[in-house]
Amino acid sequence: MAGEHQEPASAESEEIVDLVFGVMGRFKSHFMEGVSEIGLTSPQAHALRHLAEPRSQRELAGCLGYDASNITGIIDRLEERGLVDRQVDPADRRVKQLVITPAGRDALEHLRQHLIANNPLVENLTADERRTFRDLLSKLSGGVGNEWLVGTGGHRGSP
Amino acid sequence: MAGEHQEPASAESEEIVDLVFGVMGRFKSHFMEGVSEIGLTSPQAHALRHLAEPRSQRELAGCLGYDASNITGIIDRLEERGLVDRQVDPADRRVKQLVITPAGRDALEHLRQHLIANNPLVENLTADERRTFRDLLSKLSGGVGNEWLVGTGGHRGSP
DNA sequence: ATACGATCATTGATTGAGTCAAGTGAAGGA
DNA sequence: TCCTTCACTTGACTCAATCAATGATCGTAT
Repeated sequence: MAGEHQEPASAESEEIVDLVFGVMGRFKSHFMEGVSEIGLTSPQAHALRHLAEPRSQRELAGCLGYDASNITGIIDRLEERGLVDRQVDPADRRVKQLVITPAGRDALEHLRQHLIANNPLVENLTADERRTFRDLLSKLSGGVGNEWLVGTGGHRGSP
Repeated sequence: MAGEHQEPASAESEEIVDLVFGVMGRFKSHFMEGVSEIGLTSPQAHALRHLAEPRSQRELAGCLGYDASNITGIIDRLEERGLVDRQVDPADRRVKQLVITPAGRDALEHLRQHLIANNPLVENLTADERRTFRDLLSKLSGGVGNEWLVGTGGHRGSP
């Protein structure tokens, strides 16, 4: 123990974990605000967010890390609200292509604007800090064009 | 358009939002791994995490941003598994103090170890980057001893 | 061609979560 | 004492999430 600037890596790791929980909580609050404004639930909004370009239900399930059967219900509700269309793929009539409607795009854009507008994760940082933060996040995202998995977990902990 | 190093703040903000989704997804995956190992669901684990020290159900509801009635069920299930005890507060017999059991503390510790052990948010960074990341997170958490809200949202978008 | 196996979506059953409204029991002040 | 307030529970409801099973379709091998 020579100096005092060197901490055990695990202690710093633990601190980061705690902080991440806090920051995630804040961001989630902010996200839920925007989601409420467009009258959706969180999973519906996540689904919509992945439908900026058309995907099959199976692909969407992959992106979100959900069971495929779960997608049916979520898309049912998005379709009822007229935000998404199911279109039978002419090339393979088993698959339904999910296409966002103009109303859906409006909702998505509203959410996007809300997210970047009053974002507490950005407002509290200086320009320099923002750049640093972005670079760190980029590194953590494992590169650039990452496809974000969002829900890896469900109810059943131990069946 | 004089220089090229200056971007509109909104563009950078948007980029950060996208990156945050990605990083949050990764962390959530990591979290859910640990949660599965102790046989709980995500809300149960979040609840347990707040019970390192005793709290009343109402307080817990406040920490988690849940409706108070929601706590009843979650604690029911934690109590069934013997991870938490409900103890009537002698000072005010309306309130139930939630005390973690030894088994509950074991589970919590297991989760904690998992979180700091294989954490992808820490492993991919150099020591310097970790420090920077921690400082940024700390600033974003709005100070130090933050009580993290975790779930600000529920199902009902527009009632 | 045709029959078989694989794949996509849906359905049904079940559990958990989350909200609100209403109810019960205890505290506490007028 | 009475009335209000507060903590928790309950009930009714919707959504999410999993799994298992089904139906329709596709490809391929025979």
